[in-house]
Amino acid sequence: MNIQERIAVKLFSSDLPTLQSIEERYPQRVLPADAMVTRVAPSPTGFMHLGGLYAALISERLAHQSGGVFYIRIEDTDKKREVAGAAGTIVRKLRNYDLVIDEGPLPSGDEVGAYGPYTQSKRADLYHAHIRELYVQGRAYPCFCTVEELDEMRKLQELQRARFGYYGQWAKCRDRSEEKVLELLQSNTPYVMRFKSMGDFNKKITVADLLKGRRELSENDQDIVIMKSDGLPTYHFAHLIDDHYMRTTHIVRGDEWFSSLPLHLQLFELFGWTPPRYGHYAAIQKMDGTSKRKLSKRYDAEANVEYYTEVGYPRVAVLEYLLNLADSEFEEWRAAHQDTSYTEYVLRFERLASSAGGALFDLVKLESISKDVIANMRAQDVYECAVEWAREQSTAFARVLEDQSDYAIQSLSVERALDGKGRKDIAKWSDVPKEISYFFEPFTLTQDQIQLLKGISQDVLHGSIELFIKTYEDTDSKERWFEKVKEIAKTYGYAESQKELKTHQEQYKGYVADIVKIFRVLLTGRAQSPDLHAIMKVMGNERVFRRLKTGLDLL
RNA sequence: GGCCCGUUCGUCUAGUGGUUAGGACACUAGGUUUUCAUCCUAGUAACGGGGGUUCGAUUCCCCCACGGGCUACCA
Repeated sequence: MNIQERIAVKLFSSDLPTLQSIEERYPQRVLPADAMVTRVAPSPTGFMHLGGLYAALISERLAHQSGGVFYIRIEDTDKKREVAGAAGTIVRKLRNYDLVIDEGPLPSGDEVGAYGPYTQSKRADLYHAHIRELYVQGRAYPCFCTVEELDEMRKLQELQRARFGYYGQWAKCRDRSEEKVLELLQSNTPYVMRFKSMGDFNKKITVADLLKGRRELSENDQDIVIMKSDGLPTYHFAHLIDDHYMRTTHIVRGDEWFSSLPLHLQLFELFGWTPPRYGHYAAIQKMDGTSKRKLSKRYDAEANVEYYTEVGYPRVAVLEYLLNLADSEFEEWRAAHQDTSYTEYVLRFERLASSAGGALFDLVKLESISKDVIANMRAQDVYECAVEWAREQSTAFARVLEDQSDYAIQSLSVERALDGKGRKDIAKWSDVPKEISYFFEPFTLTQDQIQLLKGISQDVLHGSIELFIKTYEDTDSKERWFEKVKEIAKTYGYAESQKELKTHQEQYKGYVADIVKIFRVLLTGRAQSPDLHAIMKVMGNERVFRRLKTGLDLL
């Protein structure tokens, strides 16, 4: 055994699969010619960033609109950051987000798909087999530099105004003698494996980014770490092996990866593989005082996808908002196709490209989209979503909804057509309690609420309520009912319309709206509400009269 | 420090070597409505700065400013 072989024995397990056997294990996918295979690759930190959902959404759309495959892969090579149980959590969140996921882990821990395992920590042999191949070709080497040594190197580079990093003359372990390497290995010195780059920083490569277009970047000359001292690969290396064998065709990822694209391309070339097409988008920004910054996991609640679930934005509203950021033409399409699912919209890279700039997150716009989404839902569906939300976030309210489900649905039907098209006053499920609370018992009027009626004389208050009780019939049509209210108004010196009041201001104390306000306050406790006639129909005679009579006593 | 990416109304953006620089959200006003929410109409509001190239530049080039990213045994 020569010295190189002796080193290899120390470095690699003897039963690694051959590259050829791996290729055979993961055959080319049988798909239409222009079908895309895309993925979302979260780390199991328990946190799902809005940007991650954005990338997932775009990737999912690209795959499925082209007849391709969309899968999840868990990137858990950083054991320091990993949170126990987080992989299941993130898979559950993604799978609950109405995205169709063809392959990958299930919340249970099982997985579907023939290209697995879909969790990187279970693929160590694959990575090691390829690192061994690089080593044999002289394109990888063990590095024994300690963290302290690397820190010092960095300081020196700073001092000398040199580019930071492990390259050229700075790459101390690159040309270590084999005797020394073997000696260090035999004394069990910790090491990492580095890629021996053949790049020249002064040479440029041209890349065709899916979103940015053609760009020039310097070749990579950094001897990047491909395997850490714990034996797990770094992202750079792992994603490459995985995306190749999982037969990924298109990768949409954050801008933070753009700088390492030359490295990734270099590695693909080395193995003789066709790289997937990459597209890089800028992170979603947020206003902080007067300056913009990246939406931050640490400081911004809305960076966490969980936030939207807790506050209760419909999932589809969040997705449509993100689609809007991705492709502004979607907005026009949505206006023209109000009753169609967003999945009918076809994303195009030319349009996606414009989103590469880094959009500022706009909660107001999300609310607007969300109101439209909810306004287009049937009362029954609004009810079901509200209950689903309340079960997690507000159990008392959930109980009310569930105990009186028919009544609750009725209350949500006010000014809502049977097939949808309703009021736009609910933007999120947490708005529902305050929108319909007055329908439910116990209902009591506070002094503040009674104060809403100040300015109307006692005579008018008592007289009109009594007259109302005497004449109201729940079978009355809206028109018939309103005729009656107008009569009451006239009886007490109020105009029957605003127009009439404006023309003969001096003859009236007010107009019919002031009279309706009396009933509105006594029935709902507020000065503004949806159509009062519709509300009364839902409440029913008994409740209406009881509230009016109770109110009468308080005035 | 080095290297990259970016910059059109408040926000998301469309767009072009000659446009009244368009739309959406937000905002303001008016109209409809029993209040509110809708709905309808109208309005305010933008090409970061400086140099070039050009008959002409928001559009092409250079510089600057500003914002963002990378520069880890994190992804």
